[in-house]
Amino acid sequence: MKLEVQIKMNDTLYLRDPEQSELGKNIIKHSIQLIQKNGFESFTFKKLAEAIGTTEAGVYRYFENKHKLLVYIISWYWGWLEFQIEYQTKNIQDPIVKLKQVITLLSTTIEDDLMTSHVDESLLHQILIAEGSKSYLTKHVGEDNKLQYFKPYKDLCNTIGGIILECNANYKYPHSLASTIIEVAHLQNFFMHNLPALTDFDKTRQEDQIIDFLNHLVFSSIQK
Amino acid sequence: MKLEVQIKMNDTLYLRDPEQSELGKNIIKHSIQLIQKNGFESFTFKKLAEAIGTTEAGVYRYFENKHKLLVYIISWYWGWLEFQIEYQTKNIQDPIVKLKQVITLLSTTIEDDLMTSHVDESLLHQILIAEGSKSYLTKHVGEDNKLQYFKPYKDLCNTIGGIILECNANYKYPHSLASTIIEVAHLQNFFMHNLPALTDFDKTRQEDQIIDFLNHLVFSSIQK
DNA sequence: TAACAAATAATAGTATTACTATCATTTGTA
DNA sequence: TACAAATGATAGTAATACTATTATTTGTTA
Repeated sequence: MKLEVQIKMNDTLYLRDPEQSELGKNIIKHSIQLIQKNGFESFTFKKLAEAIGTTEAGVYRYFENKHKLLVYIISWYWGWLEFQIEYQTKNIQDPIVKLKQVITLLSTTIEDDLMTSHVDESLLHQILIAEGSKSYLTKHVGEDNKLQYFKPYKDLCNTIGGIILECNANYKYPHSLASTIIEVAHLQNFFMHNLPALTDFDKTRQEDQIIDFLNHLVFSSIQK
Repeated sequence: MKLEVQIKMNDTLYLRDPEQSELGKNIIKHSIQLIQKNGFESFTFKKLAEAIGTTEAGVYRYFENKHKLLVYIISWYWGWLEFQIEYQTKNIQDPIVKLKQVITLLSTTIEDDLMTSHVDESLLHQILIAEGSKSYLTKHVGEDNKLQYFKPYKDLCNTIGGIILECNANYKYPHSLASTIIEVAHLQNFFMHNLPALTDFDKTRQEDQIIDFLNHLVFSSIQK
């Protein structure tokens, strides 16, 4: 028996549910590969169709446009991360240990977990680092927000904000700190690899330093 | 007599120096207006040319493509901010007061300062918040970096990193903290206005809360 | 197993974008 | 006045981001 994790998705993101067919799963799988490899700007439905062996029109039957597809896979990732956090912290009592575990999960590229056959989580993590902010840095963020496209991200922020409050119930900015942790984990990773002068990290010790930087930042500010 | 501040620009960013002609200055001025108004994605050289009253080809004589134009105006902003920081902190002895002043400058939309007639700094600040990260979140960030496109940003990080070290010479991550302050100031501003559930701010008190959040974050971590 | 709908494939077509090229005209300066 | 540099006007191309139509395959159900 094979365990499969299903992440519940907002059904206004797609025209036809990609989880429900082979073609749909291929669209997700190859989108992740192509966006990670060539970046979101050069990603087109035509190239995607060629990679899968279908036609452009075939892809358009699943997603209205490439932006919604990006939001879809990013939402998927937030949902998956929420599940990971729940799973990996459920037996931890101490909220400080819990929050440290969350920081580690956010900063580390996790191996493809095989519970979601058509999604490679490590590629998705790379996409989040390089393209994540493009999902909301648009002029239509307001409408997208009304359609609940960012609910998984907000839920994650709430979860992390809750753990922050467990550590210190008087901390004033739990949501801002949560979104800061998430974004800074990704940004410092991008800078370390691409614009290292904006960091103090060397590539040899990799993500450990980002975790140390974030732990120091977060715990000095909530324990003060 | 009119005082004019000149920001020194990397001359591989343009084909013809936009500071040296009326058309060039118009390109900068209207780019800033159009990008701020409609976002970078929907910004085209054709629309820009129409706004100015010139032709597409006319714009292409100044900039190879819209990405380089974006990098140009963003570099200009970093250079201008560096100047502002220098100017507004030069008589401050206490590095803590200095760093607080920097955080305020980064978090606040400053009035158009009239010393740079063709650039509206408050619009530019808005562009930085919504489009700033798009200047480096590309697949060609490596080549762009080799061409020194991000030098003004790095210089700014070094300046701020230096002030951080003045506050605490033993702090391990001055550059990462500097880039974090810059990015978080912009991100939290964007979230406050567009995805408020990711913050703890209400729009009435505006930027004060971002400043308070950042001050708390930064000073607890460097004074610990 | 025929019959039917749903999904997919194949093909074509459109408006817009991101350019490049050419040539005529204006403008600033030696 | 004359000459080069900058600008304006126009045209053209390949790629992108779609939409539409029709044919074919596949899966289900009477």
